[in-house]
Amino acid sequence: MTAAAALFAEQGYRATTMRDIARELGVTPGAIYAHFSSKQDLLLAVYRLGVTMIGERVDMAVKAAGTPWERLEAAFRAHIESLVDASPFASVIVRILPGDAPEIGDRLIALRDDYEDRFKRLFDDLDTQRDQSLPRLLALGALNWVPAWYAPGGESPAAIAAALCALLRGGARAGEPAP
Amino acid sequence: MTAAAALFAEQGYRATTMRDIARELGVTPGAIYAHFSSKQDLLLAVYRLGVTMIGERVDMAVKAAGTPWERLEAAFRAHIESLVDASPFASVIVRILPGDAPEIGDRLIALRDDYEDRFKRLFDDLDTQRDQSLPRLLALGALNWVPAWYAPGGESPAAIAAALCALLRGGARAGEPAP
DNA sequence: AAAGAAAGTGAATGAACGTTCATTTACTTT
DNA sequence: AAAGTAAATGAACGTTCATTCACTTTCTTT
Repeated sequence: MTAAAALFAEQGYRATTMRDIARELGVTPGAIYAHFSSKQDLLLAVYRLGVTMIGERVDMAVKAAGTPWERLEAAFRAHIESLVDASPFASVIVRILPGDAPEIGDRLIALRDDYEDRFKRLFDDLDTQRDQSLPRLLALGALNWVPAWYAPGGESPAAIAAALCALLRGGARAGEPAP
Repeated sequence: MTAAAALFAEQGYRATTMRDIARELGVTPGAIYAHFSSKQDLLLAVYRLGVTMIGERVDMAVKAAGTPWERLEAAFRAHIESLVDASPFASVIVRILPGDAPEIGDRLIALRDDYEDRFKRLFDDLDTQRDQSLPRLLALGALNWVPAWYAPGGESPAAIAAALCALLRGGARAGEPAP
């Protein structure tokens, strides 16, 4: 599953062949079918594990943080770290679109919705009167696009999370003393 | 090219076959090769046209706007509209990743960089001292992720652009009178 | 009307795809 | 040691893929 996750995340679902995965493992393609009934089944298992892993990592980070804004920033940081660190499972969630495997698309959507519900709650806990669904969707988009430009030498996940949180709190004037 | 753009945007590059495109046009697959030397060549042409179209649309919107912040918001709105309206060319830019067609990946990256340079300039024109590269990357990510959750009945492109611009200007307190 | 170019056909190509299966290997349990 | 189970093999399957090509149709130019 690790090999499959890495290839799915790197090349996409359609571009990754069962032979690719088998070669990475040093086995024959047929061997995979002793563990997964189909390529879609393998993707579903990888996707499910990815959602579980990033979910637990975010939950743990949130639990360790104090105020609602700190909790949100911790969630951002954990989300980004999950996407850019060595473990490829979380990346699959962002890289594979439900339409890539139409027959299990509904289940992929449900899994991702389960994960993203966390952020709905985190935004609701902020003490702003305004409806937060648009900021939440924009923030999640900004987060999920990070792998497209992230470079190990550049801004750290913590710095990116802080910057996004600052935007939500105070816009371009972030860093100045809060009122 | 329109048929190819629609299918590339909807299903992705790998999942779209030359037969799909030919069927959509009511011709035989071989007929396409009278106009494009390969599938990659077709993608490149579609991508290039997509960049041109969204670029012109953004340029036009920017030109019609006044202050730097209004120009940025106009660019956001034009970008979103290009991604969600009926024309499928712009969507290709967001949907197809350079890794989908490795042999022309470099050229795809170059084309997208050319387009995104506009936003670099728009951010530079804002009268903030702070470095705007992180906000710019986050904002572009938020924009490019819009097609993942946009629904025709919901928030309009203009509303989404305004919300994102408000975040950059004033965070969660957006809508209150500016200082 | 003739000539030439452009566009499209229909059939074929080799390669690569997901998947299957009888058989063998390696390991665990008795 | 015997029996049973899980994992892996190696070869094949039917299908689909991008691409090619000799040939015909359609259009444009003279």
